Amino acid sequence: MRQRLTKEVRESQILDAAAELFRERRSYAASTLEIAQKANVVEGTLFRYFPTKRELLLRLAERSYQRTLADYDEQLAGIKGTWNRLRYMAWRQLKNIQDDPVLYRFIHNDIKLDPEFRSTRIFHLHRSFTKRTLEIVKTAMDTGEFLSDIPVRLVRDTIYGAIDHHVWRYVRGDGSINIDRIADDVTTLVYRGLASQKGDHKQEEAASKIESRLARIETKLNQLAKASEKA
Amino acid sequence: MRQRLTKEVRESQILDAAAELFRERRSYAASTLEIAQKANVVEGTLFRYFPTKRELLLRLAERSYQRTLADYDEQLAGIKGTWNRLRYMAWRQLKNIQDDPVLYRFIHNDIKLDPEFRSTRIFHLHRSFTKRTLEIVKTAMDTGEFLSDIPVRLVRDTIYGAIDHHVWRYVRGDGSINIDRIADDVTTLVYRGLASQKGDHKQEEAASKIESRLARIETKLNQLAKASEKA
Amino acid sequence: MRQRLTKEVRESQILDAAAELFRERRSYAASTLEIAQKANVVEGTLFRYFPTKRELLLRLAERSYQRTLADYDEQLAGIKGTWNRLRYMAWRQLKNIQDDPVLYRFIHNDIKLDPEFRSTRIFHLHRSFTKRTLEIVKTAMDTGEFLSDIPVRLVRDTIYGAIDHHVWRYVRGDGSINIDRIADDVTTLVYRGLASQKGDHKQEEAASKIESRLARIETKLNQLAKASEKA
Amino acid sequence: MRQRLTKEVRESQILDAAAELFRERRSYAASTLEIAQKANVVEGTLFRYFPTKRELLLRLAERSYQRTLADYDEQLAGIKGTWNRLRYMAWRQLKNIQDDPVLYRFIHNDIKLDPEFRSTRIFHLHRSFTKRTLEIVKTAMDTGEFLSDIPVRLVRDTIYGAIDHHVWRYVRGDGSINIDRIADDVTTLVYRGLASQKGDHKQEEAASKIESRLARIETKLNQLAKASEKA
DNA sequence: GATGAATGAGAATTCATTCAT
DNA sequence: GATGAATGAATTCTCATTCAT
Repeated sequence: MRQRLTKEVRESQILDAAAELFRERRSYAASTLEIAQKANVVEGTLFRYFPTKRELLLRLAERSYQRTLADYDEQLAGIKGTWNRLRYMAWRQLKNIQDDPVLYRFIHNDIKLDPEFRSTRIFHLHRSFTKRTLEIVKTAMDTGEFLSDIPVRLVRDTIYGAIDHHVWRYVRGDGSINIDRIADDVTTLVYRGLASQKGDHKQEEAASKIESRLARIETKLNQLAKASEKA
Repeated sequence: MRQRLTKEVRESQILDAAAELFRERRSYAASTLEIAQKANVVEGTLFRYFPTKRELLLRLAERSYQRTLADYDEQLAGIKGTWNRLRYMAWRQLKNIQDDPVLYRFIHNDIKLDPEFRSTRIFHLHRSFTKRTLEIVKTAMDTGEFLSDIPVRLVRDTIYGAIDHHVWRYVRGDGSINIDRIADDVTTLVYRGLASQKGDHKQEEAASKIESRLARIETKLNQLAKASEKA
Repeated sequence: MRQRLTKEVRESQILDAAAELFRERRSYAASTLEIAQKANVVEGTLFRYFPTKRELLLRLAERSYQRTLADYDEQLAGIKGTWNRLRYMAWRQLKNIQDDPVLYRFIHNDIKLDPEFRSTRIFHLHRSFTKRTLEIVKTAMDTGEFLSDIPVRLVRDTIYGAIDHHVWRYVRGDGSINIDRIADDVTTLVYRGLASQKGDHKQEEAASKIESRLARIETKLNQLAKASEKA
Repeated sequence: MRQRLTKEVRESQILDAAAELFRERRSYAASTLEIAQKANVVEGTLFRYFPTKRELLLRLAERSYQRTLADYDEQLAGIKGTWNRLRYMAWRQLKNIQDDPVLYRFIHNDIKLDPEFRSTRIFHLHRSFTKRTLEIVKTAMDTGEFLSDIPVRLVRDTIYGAIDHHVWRYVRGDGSINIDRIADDVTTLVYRGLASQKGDHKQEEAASKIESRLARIETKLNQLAKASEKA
């Protein structure tokens, strides 16, 4: 049964089939034959729309990011306060995972490990996705609400990493998750870990000064060591 | 050319070959043929030592855990204070990743996703590995040093998850990592996020950081001194 | 050189190739590579048409049964008399063996020994094939033409077994067979072995009575023995 | 553990191990490694005693024939009358199958199909095994007890073929067999099929059947008596 | 005489991709 | 523009046999 459809519709249909297949079997290991059958097209047709199987999968991931990003800033605009905003970011990620755990796995375990990752479209979408989190943290640091002694990237990685590890069992197909509860806890843990304190300024300051002086010494020393190794 | 070695030596050799191969290509995707060639044996020999390819890989992972666990508790016994103990746990994990990033990937992305994971020997090794972290956190909660409002498992997942995400680029083969710095930051973030009283741990933390930085400086200096003696 | 044929034609071609190969070497031991080469396709193509090698062989056997069964009842309908009908059954089997001795071997020595045999399609085809023989014998017993003291299944097995053993050398590749002669002899031997006699009723009757009384005693005794074992 | 044994003992040990292995798994598909392990020797040792795996299996079959043939003629000498003698031949074959169905399968499906079969020692052993049956039939024909219109070889094949087909299910691992009953029925069917005068053998047959049934009853009774003594 | 580690030639099966129709 | 039959290289695993020690 030969159906003529527009390029976009057919492409969408194939991607939907793949997504459905992945969800069903809780795994992104599927052959092109299986994807084609699920999409009610023949195998050759797949390669008319996507040059390689990998490209198809990448498009699938992209589409997911695009959908998430669409209504993203809008929602965030309505949320005030650092804790609340961070909590939204955590919750959004949890929601994505819950909705499509296999796709999340695919991005995390496969795409992101590709040596070419940083030159894919996905990388940029991913970046603009986590950029918001970085900005929220940075803003809180600038206003003094947060201490500045932890690198913002590490803060971001802590949030996403905590979520990632915590939902592992669920992603593997074991048990269920309470995404609201997890979002609360992760946010609170990180928030409190960064919140600045009014009281003990002096000690902190003194320690910080010694710290940064030592850091400079260490850096110098490392450079020296490297240089003498080469020689 | 037929070489005869004892069972143990040959088994070790095969595992070493696999490990080396993984390190070289920064990926655990290798065929049995490739592993055999690297080990200078024919493919059939592999299967005299390991019933399946998967079993070979599992043995590789196990061996790594066993090596790590060997001197583990001993080291931890010498470390006092919650911050320091947590910092050690984080650092150990970072060290493992740095030493063998691909094996870490394999455990994380493949073994742990296996539906049978919970009934493998690896699972139990893994468990006894992370159990210490849970205990440190629990103890701190019991003594009142930590607030008890965050589930201990989430705390553990936050530590390992933060590390995991943060070293991702390195694991993929991009750039390098400073495991001391990361251990410090992750520990501090989590510690502060749980500490019941702001201030008292600050001193511990500040002193420890200065302490470890000085230790590194001293080590480096000694190396430098030795090197310049030779020259 | 890529040849495009319809599914049906190619499937037939592969089965024909396998059949031809078996006939040539008088053995059903052939690798998928050999079958593929004989069929002028690559090995992979085989597995587009049959999920496993075994499935291919089963299809081959099935096809043979289906061809035989097609014109079966029709022919039998035109044959009158127990001896003639039994003779046709024997002859038909001999003809099948002569036409494709290796396939017959395969069914007998391989398929029928599979523990799953009774749940294959082949089993049912086979059953409907030998059912006719059972019916002919049963009918003759009911009308009194045959004695009823031999189980019908044993009669059937005697006919097919006799043929099987007698054509062994031919199947192995030694010599030739005269299927008409064999059909005659087997039929006569079995027919006479079952034909009832008018004359000596009395002795037969007397012996039968003692026989059946002893049979009942033996059965009882066995039950008793079994029961006392349990206790 | 290196044991020095005489050639004969070690050879026997290996053959016993193979026999035991076949019986256990109801199949003669076993690797040389498995046979070696079962025999508590290393693989290399197998090849010191048998040039090839096939030779080992052939020796196994030979040994079985030799054992059967040992007390064979002696037993047969004590049995009088054509029906009884034929019945003994059938029963002996059934007994062999019952005792070692897998070995029987191996001889039937593998050895006998080998193109070289007729030049193996097995062939001659097999021949001298079935020769008795041929002789019994021939003698009966010569004395006029049997009609001569059926070739003796076909008669022999009918007996062995009937048995073969009838026990097939048992050999496959399904159900059990009553070898006395089968021996009776096969013998009677063939005997009556050949007898020149209806009636005279009837008595022999009837008496024999009653005889053997009574023998079985007596055996059972003795067992029962013994069992009840213990209790 | 025995050992047992190692061989190496297959075996069945998978699957992304191509290309004749 | 679509089809879907065919490709072919790669993959894991088996096992009878050899031969250095």
